Amino acid sequence: MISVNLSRIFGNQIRKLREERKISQQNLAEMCNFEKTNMARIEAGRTNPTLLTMYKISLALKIPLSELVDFEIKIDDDIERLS
Amino acid sequence: MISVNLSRIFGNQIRKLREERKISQQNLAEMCNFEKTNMARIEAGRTNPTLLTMYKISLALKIPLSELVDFEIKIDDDIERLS
DNA sequence: TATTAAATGATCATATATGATAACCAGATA
DNA sequence: TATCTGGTTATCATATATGATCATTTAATA
Repeated sequence: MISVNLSRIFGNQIRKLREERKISQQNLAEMCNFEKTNMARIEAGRTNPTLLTMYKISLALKIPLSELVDFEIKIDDDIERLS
Repeated sequence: MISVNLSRIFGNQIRKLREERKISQQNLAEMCNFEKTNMARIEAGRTNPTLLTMYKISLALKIPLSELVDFEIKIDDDIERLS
């Protein structure tokens, strides 16, 4: 079993940062050199992205990777769902 | 082509934090609920870990995920190697 | 010497991330 | 109506992360 909510929280973080910059999924995907469908999957939390994918997004958003993953994870959200 | 050095930098970060805590690869792997061989691969930078894997390690090391990925990435190290 | 622990590496199977393509939906606008 | 943009989902192929097991190496120690 995978942690659906962790991916979802991460996806929400990407979406928030992307919308703040007023760019489309498609634009962000292009900046990252991957498919817009992949970006949709990531934002929807339907995939468990790799370090490289996260790093590409941080470059596109012009923030450090540490900021990209700087979000709160509540116990109820996630802990018990780890495989 | 994958970013070998990004994974290696991440692996070095894990190793540094693990050794500071004076725990073995095996111990850390057990705390993360995965195989010690997987931990060896991660520390050696021979794999491109997923968000969930990184999150499990951050829980085991008792630090936020954002701290786990708080390392410097130099241009020469990595940028031009992105696929 | 033997023995133990820690780290590493090889290999195979399985699960899944991503690439790639296609289709669809909603909203805006001509 | 048609057309465009942005977002979403489905599907398939390929690459690879991880699980699992086994073996090897190195260092420490008896």
